[in-house]
Amino acid sequence: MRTKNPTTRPRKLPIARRDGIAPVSQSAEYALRVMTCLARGDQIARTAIDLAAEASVPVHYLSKVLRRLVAAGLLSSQKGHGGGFVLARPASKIRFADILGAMGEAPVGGRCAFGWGKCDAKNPCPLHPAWSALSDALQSWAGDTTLADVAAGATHKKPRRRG
Amino acid sequence: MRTKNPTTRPRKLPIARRDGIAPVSQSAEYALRVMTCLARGDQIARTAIDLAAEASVPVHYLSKVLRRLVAAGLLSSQKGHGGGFVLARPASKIRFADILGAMGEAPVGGRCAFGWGKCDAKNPCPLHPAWSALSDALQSWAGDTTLADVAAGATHKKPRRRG
DNA sequence: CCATCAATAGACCACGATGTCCATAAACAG
DNA sequence: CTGTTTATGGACATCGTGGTCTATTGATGG
Repeated sequence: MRTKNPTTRPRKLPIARRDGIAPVSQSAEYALRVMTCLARGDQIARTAIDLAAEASVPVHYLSKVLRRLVAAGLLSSQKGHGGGFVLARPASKIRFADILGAMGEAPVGGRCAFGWGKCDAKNPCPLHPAWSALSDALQSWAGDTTLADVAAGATHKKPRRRG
Repeated sequence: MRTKNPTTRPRKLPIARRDGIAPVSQSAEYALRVMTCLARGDQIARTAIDLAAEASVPVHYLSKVLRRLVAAGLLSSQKGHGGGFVLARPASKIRFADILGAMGEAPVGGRCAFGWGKCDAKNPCPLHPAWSALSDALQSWAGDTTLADVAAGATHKKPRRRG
């Protein structure tokens, strides 16, 4: 039964704050970490506890993240003894954009950085050229990078060129 | 005359949420907008109300943003009749990175995206190659783009509907 | 069947970011 | 000097994100 402590008091929550220009949310970063872990290992199921340790993510919070990744069809899960999480498809078929999308980070679409309703090359807001340079870079990064890239890299990676 | 209403008002706060991959915080985006407005105009002082309208930013919140920009030495301010805000130095000398820095967005420093304490080319985390590609792009964007760029941009091509 | 393991679900909380509002200080016009 | 105009400063409110915790469901092994 839930003890429901009415005097919930002494919690120290060292919430991870954004300490710089962060292209993605904390949750999305956690998702990238854990997907990377899974891509680097064999295809055996890894438990949430195991993954949390490797990716340095709070266990209970990670389980929420994992749930979303399962719901998005990027992971499959198995309960019970010997269960855990596995990639739902080959690492080369999972783009960073898919992972970010699963975490609710839309693909940076056409939103105008200047606050105009719409803004395009024909009728650009003052920030348009500078901003689209940035968002193009972000978008192609997320769209072109796959888990296979990070799985291969890390220890001794090849200078992999995307384009 | 309004006197400090003690009862909790049912205020509608349509807080702007991140609706996608957002490289900078909302405040920082506001700062970029307003600095762009100032760079595009003449060097005459603009009031906060004026700027808020042009940049589509809540007035009272904008004044906080402006304060931070003044404190950072990017703007100078003048009180009283005819007062307002002006760029503290030429637009070509104000980089986006300066503006983001003033809003507390550190230059995306060496923080490891995988949660490792330290992580560099010598001892890279699994995400390092992919992540540094992204943060390099961000950093050079912020470091290379100046207000002169956006001022020159869509300026004299005033979006005027021809008749 | 029962114990155990592990995912699923969601209530709850803390805190920072965003946003509103009011009071005060400075500069100027009359 | 008085009043208006403007920036400055800070007290609040609200919401989403990050994080903790407990209970439940499903699978496996004995």
